[in-house]
Amino acid sequence: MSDLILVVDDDEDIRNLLTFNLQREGYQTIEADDGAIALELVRSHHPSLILLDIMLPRVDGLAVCRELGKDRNTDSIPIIMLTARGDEVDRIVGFELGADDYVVKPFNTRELLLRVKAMLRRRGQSENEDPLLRCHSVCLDPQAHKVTINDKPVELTALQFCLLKDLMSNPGCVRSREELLSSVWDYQFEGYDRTVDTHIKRLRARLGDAADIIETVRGIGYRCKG
Amino acid sequence: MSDLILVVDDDEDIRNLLTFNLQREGYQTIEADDGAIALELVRSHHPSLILLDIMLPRVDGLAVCRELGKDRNTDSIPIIMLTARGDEVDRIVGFELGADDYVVKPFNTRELLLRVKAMLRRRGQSENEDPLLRCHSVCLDPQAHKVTINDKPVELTALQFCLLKDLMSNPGCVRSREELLSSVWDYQFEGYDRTVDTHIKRLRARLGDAADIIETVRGIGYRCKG
DNA sequence: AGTTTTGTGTCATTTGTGTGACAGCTTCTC
DNA sequence: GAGAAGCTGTCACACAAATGACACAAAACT
Repeated sequence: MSDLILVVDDDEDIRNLLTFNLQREGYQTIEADDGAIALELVRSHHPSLILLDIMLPRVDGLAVCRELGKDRNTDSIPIIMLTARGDEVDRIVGFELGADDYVVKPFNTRELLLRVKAMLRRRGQSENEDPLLRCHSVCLDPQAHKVTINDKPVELTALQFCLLKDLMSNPGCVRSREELLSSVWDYQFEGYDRTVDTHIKRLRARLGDAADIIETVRGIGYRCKG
Repeated sequence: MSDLILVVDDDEDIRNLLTFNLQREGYQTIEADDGAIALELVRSHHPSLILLDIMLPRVDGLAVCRELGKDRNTDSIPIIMLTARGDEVDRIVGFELGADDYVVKPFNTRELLLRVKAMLRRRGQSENEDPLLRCHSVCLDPQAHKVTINDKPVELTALQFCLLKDLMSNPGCVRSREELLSSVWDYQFEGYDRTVDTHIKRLRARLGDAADIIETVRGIGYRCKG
């Protein structure tokens, strides 16, 4: 479902910083601390994107870049280079190498995350397509963060919205409480099953007459009508 | 929609570097590797800005500058000169030439981009044909940098204007604080979420009765009525 | 019946937002 | 220059809303 990102840097602190932030944004991550391992991991895991430091032991970042560019299986994987000095950049980017973007250290985390997001969206590999979701009289607009029933707006809290969006994104599919907890709530929320029930109740209350688009599947979970 | 920038340099690597960065910032680019071609392209494409190296084959940068300055169709196009040595600058800045700014090689990419941005903003030629943005009683004119409510002018600071423009450019869409920070503030600004709140407050205060076109989406961000 | 599962109401706690205050800056004015 | 005025980013506080946990009622299944 979510994108896998390979983080390559020999500095463990930087890897931790990056993976922490990426995971918080819902990405999966793998790590390498030198270029040779990076190449192996790319071939075995096919990440959706690579964050690549230039200065690496054994095989350096530029070489990794060049190597990946030669292989048809890997040449379309977007690479964001991490570089220590601004003037290194001038020699690197856009040239014979396959780097698609770069960020100069010390980088701003928010900027980096935005670039990652933008890159994945551009490649159309992200789940970032936001069509309107419809189910009977209910219509959910992810961009505007709005829900309407028969074109009449309904007020939902952020959590209710996410919950409904999850259900409507999987019409006809049963979603177990565990699945909902892990997808709607934070990645490591020590949740209590019944919390889901409570929110389903609140969501149904807000949906009023349209509450029946959410079906209870006894013993399993909940389902949005398909 | 976006500005077209002509990049003139005989060094292909530098052209690549510049076009890469400009495109990343959303500009369109065309390239020339000598002065004669540059002049042709200016006349055929009417770019919004020119990045011009001084040392060029055939017709050099200074001559291009002078040439463009003579023609009423081209004399208002801003030119940023790229120059290798500091002492060349003295001749440029004398300004019998039409150069509006200059950057010394090896230049810092971010600095150059900022100058480009600033120049286009100053000339008000940015975002060719910006339509008026309207939302209920509020009308925002990006070119004139003016906002009116029921045709009565409202004083906004630059930041408030940018913020409102961002919101009104995405009517009905929720903009998260992160998105606003990265789009309204500088990319590198290590912002603090609540700063956005403060500016929203100030913006609403200026908007008076029309403040309700900016909706708070709790837990998500802000949205301009669609 | 009994057992399991789900729905609902309540409540303490957490979280998010609006707001005023303030210091550091820049810009303007004299 | 000096001083005033305005803009900006940060913070602390108060208030309102949302959340998560729990108890108990209701429903579904055996």
